[in-house]
Amino acid sequence: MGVTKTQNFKEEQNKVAVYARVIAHPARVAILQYLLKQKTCICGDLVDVLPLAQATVSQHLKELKAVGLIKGTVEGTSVCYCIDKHKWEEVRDVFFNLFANPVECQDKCC
Amino acid sequence: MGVTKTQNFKEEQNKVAVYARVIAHPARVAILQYLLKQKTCICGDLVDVLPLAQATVSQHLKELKAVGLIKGTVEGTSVCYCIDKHKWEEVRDVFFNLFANPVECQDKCC
DNA sequence: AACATTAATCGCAATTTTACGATTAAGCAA
DNA sequence: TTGCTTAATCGTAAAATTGCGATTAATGTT
Repeated sequence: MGVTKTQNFKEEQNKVAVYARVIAHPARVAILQYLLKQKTCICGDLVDVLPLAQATVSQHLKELKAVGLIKGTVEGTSVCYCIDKHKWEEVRDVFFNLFANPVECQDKCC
Repeated sequence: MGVTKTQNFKEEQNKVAVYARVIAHPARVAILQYLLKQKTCICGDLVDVLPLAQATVSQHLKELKAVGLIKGTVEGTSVCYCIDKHKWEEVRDVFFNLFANPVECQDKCC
């Protein structure tokens, strides 16, 4: 139990789920928004911005990295993070594609 | 812990997270896609379509209902589900708004 | 009333997620 | 080298999620 039966669903459904999952936490949304706001790379002042401990922030960054939404390059003692433009647009398109479907139910119950 | 520190984040960040969370499972994505595909209301044949037990499907439906993305009306012994058009568009807009941000990092590290 | 059908809920187990202190690793500075 | 700074990783605890069998509730059928 507690295991999502991934293999029983279509690849696209799993893709949506994986991408949704990674932004399904306010801290990760905050990280993405912060990186978007900064037009330039920022070098790890995320810990100061977020209301979380350093270890926790690092863990969230790891998840965003795992999906490929952000990348980090070592810059001296600190690490410079930024959004991967290509992946960002891919994730965007996956959501756009899902929500492109119009809701058209004509029954009396809706 | 295991507790998301919701109160420490901005309302919009939590909103994105909540909406993302509800579609962060392939079964719920499948449910939404199925309801979108059916132009009319369907009356609970979701259990036949999904590779999950009735109790599990019911639980996923409950979560989608809790967020307001779907509604169910009792129709005899079965229940007729459909997507809430208004909420669907609100959720869509929340994602559109997030991904409307362009990625513009000019640093050498990106 | 007795029975059948359908979906929600309960109770439980396994797994995953979130969070953080402590430690480690890597690079820079004196 | 020694010390400092920064970020990743480890270990652990608490909570949430996923899944399902069993039960319950509601409605329709005979």
